[in-house]
Amino acid sequence: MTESYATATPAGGPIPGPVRVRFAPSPTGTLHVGSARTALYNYLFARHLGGSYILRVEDTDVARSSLEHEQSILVDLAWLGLQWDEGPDIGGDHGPYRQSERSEAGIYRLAAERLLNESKAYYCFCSQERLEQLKTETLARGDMPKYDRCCAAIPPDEAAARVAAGEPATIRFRVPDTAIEVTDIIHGRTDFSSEVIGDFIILRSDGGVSYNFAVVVDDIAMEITHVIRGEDHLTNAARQVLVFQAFGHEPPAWAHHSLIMGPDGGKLSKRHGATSVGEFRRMGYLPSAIINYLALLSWSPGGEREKLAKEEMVAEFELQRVSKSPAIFDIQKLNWLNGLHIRDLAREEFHLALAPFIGDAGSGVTPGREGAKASEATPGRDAAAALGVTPGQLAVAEAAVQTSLVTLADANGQILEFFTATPLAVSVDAASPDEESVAAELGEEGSAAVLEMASARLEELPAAAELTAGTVDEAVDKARALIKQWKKSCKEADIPPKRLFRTLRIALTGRGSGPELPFMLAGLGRDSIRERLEAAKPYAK
RNA sequence: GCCCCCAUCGUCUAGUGGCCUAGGACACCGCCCUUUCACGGCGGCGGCGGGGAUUCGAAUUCCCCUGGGGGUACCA
Repeated sequence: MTESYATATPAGGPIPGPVRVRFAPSPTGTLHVGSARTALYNYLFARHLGGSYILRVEDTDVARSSLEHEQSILVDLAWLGLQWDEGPDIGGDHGPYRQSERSEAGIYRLAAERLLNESKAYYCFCSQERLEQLKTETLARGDMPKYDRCCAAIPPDEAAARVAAGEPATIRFRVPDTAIEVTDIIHGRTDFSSEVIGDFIILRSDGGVSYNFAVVVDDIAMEITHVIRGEDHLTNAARQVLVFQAFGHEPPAWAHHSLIMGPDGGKLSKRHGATSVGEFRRMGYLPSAIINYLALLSWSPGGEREKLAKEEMVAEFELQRVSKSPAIFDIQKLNWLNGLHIRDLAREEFHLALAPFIGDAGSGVTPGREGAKASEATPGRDAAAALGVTPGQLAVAEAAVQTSLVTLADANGQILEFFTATPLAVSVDAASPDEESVAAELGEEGSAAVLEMASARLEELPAAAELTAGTVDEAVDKARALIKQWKKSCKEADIPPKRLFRTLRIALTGRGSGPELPFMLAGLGRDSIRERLEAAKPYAK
């Protein structure tokens, strides 16, 4: 009921047919989180209304565009789960979906000629030097730079003759003297005067189409009903409304969302840290967390929920609930959400998501949250083998760290430590101040008794070879039960529970902190535990 | 310079004239749980940029200022 915009033009007239939106990236770089958010809003809007979400590649800037960039953008988009209904790779009824191909097909040339014939456009023979000078002069005078219509009055016959003779020319749009109204779903109505808009170029002298023209021609051809994009395009909308009118076509409904800023309030850029989706992927962020976070930057669902799955966002997304003000990218909140999404993963999903980050991918390094080297993943490698443990052991370690991760990349260090934490004997000899104080704790009264007690019942724990991914819970439960019994025995022997836990942890790992003890006991394996316990005995009291 | 947009805790936001001594979340700080860390629970800190106007009553409407952002290309 609040979705009347779906079936109505800004003016109130009905838009025939279903909702069609497009995400139109320019393949001049990798997918930026800001663009990803635009894609996300388009996706959510279309899915919410059962419409179509189209991917159109705006590669008319030949010098800066590349197929490699296009590829990586498609990969990142798909990785985020924002699958499109029509696009350059899968086709559709309104193709081609690459502007370079549309240009080759003569689509823009033809459209420009139509305007030429109707006198809504004209050839311009001004040199770039003259244009440059004109701009400088206008700026010096304190006015808005704007083409002076030097060539607007050239008779069409004469112009055509000059073009035929080979004189380089651009085609300019003849901006009518009129008030322009842009009605935006997010912003409401904005008025522009065509006075501030100069006759802009629609076809370059090299035959290439320019942005403001290509967009309109394509949006008409592709039957786009809603244009959802960044606010940096708001003033472009004024120009584009004019072109729509020149073609006698009703403009689509507009929705210009705010831009993402860096922590210092400036436009989000590399100096603020990671900005591309690919970087976040390599740092160990989950796609579900990224789109959740991106959606929340500007949009909020009705209630007070923060963690949302894609399906929930689709069900509730509404453009009128998108905020008008710019949003600052806050990595802390992304971190928080990423942790929540990681904890939501089923064991198997988690294992799969983790694979590229375990073993070789980061061996030797424990990437910190901040300065994480965006190490390239090596998914082909078998993670357990790389660590020298059984798949079952790895499964236990994964289960142990799942609740404490911020990013997937953090797992490598934690899992590595799970298996390779320096046992006490070595630790004491190394005697770094930190380890020394931990080792000293082993001298506490009762530790010897604890070690004896533990050694005596190790058979109740699974051996490393017996563990499988499917028996993780079983193994951990066994360890829990055993600990419970040890606890009981300690009580009888008048040994405080704390002594039990501390002694075992230190004997097993040489550290004062780490994963929960039941997981350590289950994952390390019977033999390894026995060895470490024995090694600790000489130091216990 | 000119045009356009925006303005609630440090950050993301709820809030569309009285329900607001402004709600939630991240971060931060305490406490609890706990062998540690994390998770979880409880509590705290903290905000309507400034000035006018309309109104019985304004975070909510209007104007001005200030601040921030965007645009001003033969880039998109």
